[in-house]
Amino acid sequence: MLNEKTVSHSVECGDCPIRHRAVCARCESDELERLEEIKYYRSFEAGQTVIWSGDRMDFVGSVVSGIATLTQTMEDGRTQMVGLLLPSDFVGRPGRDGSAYDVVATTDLVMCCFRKKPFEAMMERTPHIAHRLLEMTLDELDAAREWMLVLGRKTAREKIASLLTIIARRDASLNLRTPKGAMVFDLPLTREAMADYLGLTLETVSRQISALKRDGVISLQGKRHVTVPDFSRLLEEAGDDSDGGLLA
Amino acid sequence: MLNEKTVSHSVECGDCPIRHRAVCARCESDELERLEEIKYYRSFEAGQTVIWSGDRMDFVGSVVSGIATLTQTMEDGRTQMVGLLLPSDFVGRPGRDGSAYDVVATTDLVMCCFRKKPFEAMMERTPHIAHRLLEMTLDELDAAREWMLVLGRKTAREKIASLLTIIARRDASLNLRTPKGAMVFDLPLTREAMADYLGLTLETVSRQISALKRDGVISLQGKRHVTVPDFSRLLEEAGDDSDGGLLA
DNA sequence: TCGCGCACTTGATCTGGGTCAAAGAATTTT
DNA sequence: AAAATTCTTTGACCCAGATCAAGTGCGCGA
Repeated sequence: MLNEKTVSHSVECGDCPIRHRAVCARCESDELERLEEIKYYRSFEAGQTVIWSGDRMDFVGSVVSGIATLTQTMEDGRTQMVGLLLPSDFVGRPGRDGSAYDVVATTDLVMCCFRKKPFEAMMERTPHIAHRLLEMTLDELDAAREWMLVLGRKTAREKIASLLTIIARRDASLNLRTPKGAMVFDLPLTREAMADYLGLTLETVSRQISALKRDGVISLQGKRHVTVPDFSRLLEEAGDDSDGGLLA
Repeated sequence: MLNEKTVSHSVECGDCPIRHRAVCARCESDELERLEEIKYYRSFEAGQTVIWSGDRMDFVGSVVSGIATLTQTMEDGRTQMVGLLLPSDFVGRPGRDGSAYDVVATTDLVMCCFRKKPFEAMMERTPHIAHRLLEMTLDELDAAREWMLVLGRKTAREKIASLLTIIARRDASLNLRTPKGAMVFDLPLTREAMADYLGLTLETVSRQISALKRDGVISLQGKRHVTVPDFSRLLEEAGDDSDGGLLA
């Protein structure tokens, strides 16, 4: 249900998710026109930094394709990923000047941006946009809090399983399902990036992935291509009984 | 007169923080009137549960006095606190039916509530409210992500120092400062609640507090009353160089 | 085709924080 | 005032995951 609302509709709408995510839900054509006028695209290569923490950020936008990460870094170099931006995710905080995090492209990345000033002006005139952004921000808040449970209380194995669960779900609608219902997807992150997301070291990530493979919870083709023969088994490993409405 | 965005203003406004936090910033008197009509108060005793995760939640509101916590619990009983609600903090998600978390009063608690339906109707009519809520939600999101760094990458000692930092800051305006600039405050949480917030056990919390005391970073009068002789020292211990603009 | 670099795996060892256990201190109940 | 309950501290030991250290395997440019 989440999927049909976002993905399929945004495809109908065109190639730019912001239309749907921020506006389309209840859009009128003149609003779309106005957004169209202040819209532009930016491309980044894998590994490139979109914006550094603390830098002035004069745009908001959303991911069209590729993957970006939000990370925080301590002075001594310890880093924690605080968000994973997949296609259609929104970036930027209306009403704030600077970025609170480093935003880095982990794959080649295309973003659809709006200069912040005109976007905010439009928000003033168009209440639907503020409502849509509020809804999206509440979603992100839920996700962040969910992740606090993962970081604070789950074991390394559960953390890995939780991450795989999220990745599998996030683009479930795009993924192939084998006849028997197995799920197949590619890991969009290096072991190190996974470690930064999970509050682990890359060695522990590697070991736990090996363990899940050994125990038949997943199988790997190459380093990144994952097959999950039984998704509910993976959910169990994640310590999470709910299936999020994905299975039915 | 109802246009200043300060703490003292919310006091001028009356005894109910929601006025300020959600509306007062740019309110007009008829909006206040309408809010007044759908407003009511609820009181809870220390330890009482305000609402269980998953339960239908037909109100939004804010804390007037006392402290509440948001927690998530796994089936096996592991719990993680995902939010700490202090006076003036907002609770509830416009547009959502159920609570995502257990909300528990850790002290005697008074909340100012609005039935959700009329509140949402008012949001539709009054764009300022949606803007204010968006701003507040973005603040909460920042806080949650900041906490992800604490949970994922900080040591037990740093975690304790980080929590003390937050508590000291949160009500800095209300706190006494001794002539020499020391900060004094009461811990509003048990050791167990602190552990749940920090992803630790209560034993580790106790040990690290003892260690900070031994090392002169803090001193305790009784179990709960804390004196911080040098706040920048505490910030250092938290692994956080910024002073958040508090010292000047 | 070689060799270099990067992402990943695996092993050996160490340690921070968890677990289990006992006992103080502060409050409330009887 | 004694007893019970709840919160906290402290000690002894253990283990999950970190750290340190080799390797493996694959892609890519020369």
